[in-house]
Amino acid sequence: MPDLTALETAFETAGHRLTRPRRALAELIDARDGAFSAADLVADAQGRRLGIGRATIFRAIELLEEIGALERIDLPTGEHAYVPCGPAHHHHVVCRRCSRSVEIGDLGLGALARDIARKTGYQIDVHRLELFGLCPDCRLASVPA
Amino acid sequence: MPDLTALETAFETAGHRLTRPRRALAELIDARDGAFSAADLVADAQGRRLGIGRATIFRAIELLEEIGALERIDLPTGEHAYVPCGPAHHHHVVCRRCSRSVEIGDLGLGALARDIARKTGYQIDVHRLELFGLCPDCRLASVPA
DNA sequence: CTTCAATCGAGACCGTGTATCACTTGGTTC
DNA sequence: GAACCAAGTGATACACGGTCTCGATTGAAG
Ligand SMILES: [Zn+2]
Ligand SMILES: [Zn+2]
Ligand SMILES: [Zn+2]
Ligand SMILES: [Zn+2]
Repeated sequence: MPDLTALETAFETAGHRLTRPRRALAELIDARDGAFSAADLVADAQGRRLGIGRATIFRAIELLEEIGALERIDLPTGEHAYVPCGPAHHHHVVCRRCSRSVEIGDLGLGALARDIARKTGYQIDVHRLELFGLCPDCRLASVPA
Repeated sequence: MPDLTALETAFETAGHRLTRPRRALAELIDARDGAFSAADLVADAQGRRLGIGRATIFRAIELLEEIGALERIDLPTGEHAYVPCGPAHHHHVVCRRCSRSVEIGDLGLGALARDIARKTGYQIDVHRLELFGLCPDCRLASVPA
């Protein structure tokens, strides 16, 4: 079974079955190239007349999130989006127009968190940093003059 | 009408009516002292037999958020919580057990965001940093031995 | 005290996400 | 490759956060 995509191998190496719906969803996600909502995937699947049930899509998202191949992003609007990524600690910069995103490393945030812990007395277990704006392409496109 | 709380004055100075439901909700929020969910407020209101409708509670939350007197926090579970705060740019550290939160300043994040913008080519408009852990009280309480 | 736009409460509604359950299937065993 | 069976699937009902509508109220201005 060659030519497994990153998401497909993620399923396998985590000890889960590589089923037809999961393969199809991995392909849909790859085709998106950026952050997407669950509704996006549902629409994609229905548009291509794959017979994939809604519940299956949510289950796949949940599973990929547990595996660490997908991460939930909380958009400024309050909606949830998901973005494919590796398991190492990192953060995301997301384009508010086309949803393409890039990962950035911790960039000293771990140290900052420790500093905050010292100052506030809180024991800090998790932190999340998300940045939103315009990717280079959309930035150019939005300044037509 | 002296003795207006911070939330009450926030309604007024933003040019909105200071109605009985809004006063009651401001009081409920103050009594909570920490982050809370919309469902929390609904339960509080019903518990005290105030005749406040659910829609009114959501509308008040939305309005306070627009005003800048309340901020939405995205808990690691994906649930939404709200925390009272001032309008200046800041971030929150939230206790995962009791929900008490403290504000922290930007702490060099603005500079970090500019740095990220330079490296990624993204134009960064908004960023959000949220930290979760245990407040001093809950930290002590969780280590009984 | 009037007046009326802002606000309210009730309830229908919508979208996201979960639970249930009978049916199917991937992967392993022989 | 046929048998096996736990993992997975799809249809559907459900739970829940949040919004919309609309007729009834009310804050606060004059
Ligand atoms: Zn873009
Ligand atoms: Zn980090
Ligand atoms: Zn605490
Ligand atoms: Zn900041």
